[in-house]
Parts: sequence; C-alpha cells; structure tokens
Amino acid sequence: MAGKKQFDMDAALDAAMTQFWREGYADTSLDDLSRATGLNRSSIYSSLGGKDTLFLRCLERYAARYGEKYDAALACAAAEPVAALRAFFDVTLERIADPEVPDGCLIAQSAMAIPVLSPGVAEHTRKALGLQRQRLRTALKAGGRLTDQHAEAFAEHTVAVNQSLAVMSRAGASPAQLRTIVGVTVDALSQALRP
Amino acid sequence: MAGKKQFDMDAALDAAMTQFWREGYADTSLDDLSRATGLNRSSIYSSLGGKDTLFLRCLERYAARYGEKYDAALACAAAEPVAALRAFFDVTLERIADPEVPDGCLIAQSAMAIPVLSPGVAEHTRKALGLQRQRLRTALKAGGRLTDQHAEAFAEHTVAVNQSLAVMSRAGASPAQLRTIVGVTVDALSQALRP
DNA sequence: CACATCTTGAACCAATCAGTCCAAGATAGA
DNA sequence: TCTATCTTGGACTGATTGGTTCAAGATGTG
Repeated sequence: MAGKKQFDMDAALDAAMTQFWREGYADTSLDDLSRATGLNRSSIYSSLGGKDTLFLRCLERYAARYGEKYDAALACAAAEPVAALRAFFDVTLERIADPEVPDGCLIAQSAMAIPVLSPGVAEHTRKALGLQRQRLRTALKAGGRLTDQHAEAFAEHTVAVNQSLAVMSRAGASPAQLRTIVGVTVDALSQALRP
Repeated sequence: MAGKKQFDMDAALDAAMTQFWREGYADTSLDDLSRATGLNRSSIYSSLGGKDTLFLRCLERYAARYGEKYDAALACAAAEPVAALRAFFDVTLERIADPEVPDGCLIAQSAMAIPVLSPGVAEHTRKALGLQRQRLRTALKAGGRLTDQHAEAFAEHTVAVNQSLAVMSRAGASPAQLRTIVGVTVDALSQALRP
C-alpha cells in the first residue's frame, strides 16, 4: 500500500482534531492519535509533524471551521442584533448537540491548559479567543444602536458565556439548561436595545 | 525524622491542591506532587492515598473552602439581591486576582477533563457544580422579588458565567475584562428586579 | 518487466509514568 | 538506656510516553 498518497488527509486531520477535542492535549498519546486516524506513528510524524505541530494544525482547523459559522450567524447583526446573537449561540449549541462530535470546545480546553502548553500553542489559543471577541465587537457595533461601551461589554460577555457552554456541557448540562444560560444574555441585549 | 507526624498535613494538602489547580490532573505527576508538598512519594501514597484519592480530597477541600465564601457572599440575597450577586462574583474575582493562588478554577478544570477522569472524580465534579447552582437558586428565590422561573434562569446563568471566568482568566483576560463580563449579568439581574 | 519512489509496520530509544517495597533512622514510652 | 513503633527516602518495577529509524513491500512510470 504505497507509491502515492495512501490516506485521506482531511479525514485524518478531522479524526485527530476530534481526539484532541474529546480528551485534550495531555491525555492524548501518539498511540491514541494513531488509533483515531488509522495512521501509523511514523506516518503521523512524517506527514503531520510531531504531536505539537499536529495539535496546532487541529486548532487552526477548528478555528477556521467554526469561525466561518460564527461569521455567518453574525451577518445580520446590523439589522437584527438580537437574532444575530441568538444565531451566534446556536452555532455552539448545535455543535454541542451534534452526536458526531464531542461536547465541550477545543479552544476552551486549550485555554484551560495554557499553563502547561507550549508557548506557540498558548499564543494561538489566545489569538483565537481574541478573534472571536473582535467578531462580536464589530457585529454589535454595526447597527449603531448600541453605544461603543455597551457593544464592547456585550462582546466580552458573549465570548465568555460562549466558553462557559463548553464547561457546562462537559459537566452534563442538558440542552435546555444551556439554552437558559444564553437566554439571560440574549434578553439582556434585548433590554439594552430598548429606547 | 520519624516517630510521630512529621509534616503539616494541611499545608501538604494545600500544596497538592494548588498543583492540581494550576496544571490539572493529567499534567500533574507524583513527582510534581512530591516536589510541591515536600513529601516523599511513599509518604504521599501511605498518608494521602494514591493520585486519584488525593485529587478527590483536594477537590473536596477546594469546594469547601470557596463554598463557604460563596455562601457568605449570598447571605444578604433576600434583602439586596444585586449586591449579593456582585459579592458572589467578587469571591471568584478576588481569587483570580490573588497572586498566592493560580488563576482558573479547579472545578472548571476538572469539568473539562470529565471524559478522561475516573467516574468517582467526575461525579464529584458534577455534584460541586450542582451545589453551586442550588446555592444560587435558593439565594435568588429568597427575596421573593423574582419569579421562580427567573430565579432558576439566573442561577443557571450565573453558575456558567462564574465558570467562564476561569477560562477567560487562563487566556489572559485582565481583571477589568473579567469585571465587564460579570457586569452584564449583574445589570441584567438589576433590570429584572425593576417593577 | 524493472526501476525509482513512497508508505508502512515494527522495532527501538531514553525518559517518565504510577505504584510498591524495605532498610535506615528517629521518636516515644518504659 | 532499651525497645517497639512509625515515618522516611531511595531503589525498584513494569508499563507507557514522544520520538526516531529502517527494512519490507506496494505502486506508478518507463
């Protein structure tokens, strides 16, 4: 089984990403990755890089895939800020509800592990959260119906609440409980937009 | 150096708790614990139990220590619900600001690791979050100024936001940013209490 | 058919993991 | 002072960690 590319790189990266996502960096061994991707240890090393490099790639993959969805959800923010915020949270809630994919969140998992992660991975994690904040900031300012200060505050708060869903889902919170959590934030924005 | 108790058990437990808190279960080795507590491996095993048992003890210690503070903060909830909620968050914010102690939160760290934790530890983590929820639920219902439904929702939301502070502090959020996050929640409660 | 190219599985490495054991030595009571 | 008791530190185990190397073999091209 050789001569040319033997495996589906995308599928392998997805499998590795899912493994890291479910068990975190520290609890994922090269054997786990080998089992998950179906690739040999040496194949992982030669075509995906070491554990650290592979993790970084998975982080990028994760941020790109869901970042796109978050952007799409916020597209209508200028016209319908409350609906946009709801859609934003729905991206996360649907991901958590998806049985094909672990609950929690790869970014949140990485953030919690920052003190023991390599500087490069730590920096990348911080940057991903910063991007999320920026996304929300520009979206909430777009309509011009919130003061800059309010928009900033809601952006900061929303990033945090979004991360909290990862923690709570890991602890077994039901979809209804998660919806309650974001509901308070959505209602608060709704209130803030009243004349 | 033997014959009777040779070391300060409380100090050792504190040191172990701090180590788990900073680096998590997976990234903490017995050598780390030995170094942190100043105790030998065999002493840890014989007087603190194995790694799993010790972690459980640290979890209980953590929950007890800060649970007390959360209770105290919520004591005035019936009379001053908004002040109580602010005080509740202040417990967490002060803990994070305390340089003597790691940022993040041992419960949040454990929750994120639930899929790879022993069933006993996982259950204990879930129970700790449930207790926190119960604390907030009864406190918010105490004044009778919120509907039961509102109180439940705010309790759920507050537990989550409180956990989010652990994630965000790990990612390098400033005290000001953390205060912004909880500010939105406090304001929302304030709004909900208006006639 | 034959060659060059690439992947693969397995073996190997030093380091580290959690856990166990025991002789050495310090203490307390007699 | 003598002895029973208990803690201690170090040595040790077998398993696993991330990382590396390499011969065997499958493939596409000539």
